[in-house]
Amino acid sequence: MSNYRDDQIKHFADVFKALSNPNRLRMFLHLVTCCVPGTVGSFDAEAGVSACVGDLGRDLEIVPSTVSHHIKELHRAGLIRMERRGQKIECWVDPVILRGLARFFQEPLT
Amino acid sequence: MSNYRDDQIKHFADVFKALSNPNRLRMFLHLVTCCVPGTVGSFDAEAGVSACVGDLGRDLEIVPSTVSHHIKELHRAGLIRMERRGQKIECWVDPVILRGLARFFQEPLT
DNA sequence: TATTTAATTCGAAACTATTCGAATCATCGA
DNA sequence: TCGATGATTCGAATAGTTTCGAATTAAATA
Repeated sequence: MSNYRDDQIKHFADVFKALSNPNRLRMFLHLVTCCVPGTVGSFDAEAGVSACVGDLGRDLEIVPSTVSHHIKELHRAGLIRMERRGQKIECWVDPVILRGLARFFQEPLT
Repeated sequence: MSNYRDDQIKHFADVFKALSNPNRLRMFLHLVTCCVPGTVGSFDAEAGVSACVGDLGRDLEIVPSTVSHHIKELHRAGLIRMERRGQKIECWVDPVILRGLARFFQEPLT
């Protein structure tokens, strides 16, 4: 943890910025909950486990344009993946991202 | 991870906000590096392992008023502890905080 | 007590984030 | 092709962040 390079610092600062807004963190956690192990195709919209932009807005009571903005931020920070499926755009969290973040805080203690 | 309460969400969002500025993240990592296991009294200023406000500014090339501001933010978010020792104010990271953050990202994978 | 060193507070300038509604674009199904 | 549904973009209002230098407060020491 001691010798993080400048661009690594910036990257993680950017990730934490994406998680620093309560609505975005709520969205991220919602995606983690409903989509892990969330690789492409693992979610099942028919069974009710969906994670499209509209569902996020309904579940968390955020208007579509705001959801869209926050989704873009989470995606830009590399925290979520997106894929259009017809009219809807499905979102999910790559578990690799979660492991990387856990390790960030674990390393100095090991 | 699924059922975080609203105040928990807000708390973690606040923690991530504190880590979302590159300079603050740099300061935090610097403290983690030099002060773990960093409980009160475990740091040794005489041996060169110091973490006072001034040292942080010198090491990371940030002016005192800015360091002070960022330290306050990290402290407010509960990420660091502070204690005056004469003229200097020593800062350190409580390992419990690091474990809590690691667990935040680990839970959904276990 | 006067000086030095350490840290904070304050005010200001520039910049960035949050949120919304209206307008627009994309896709599906009748 | 037209209407409905899902999502994005845009513009704007409001609020918050980052950083600095100057002034101030706190503590040690000569």
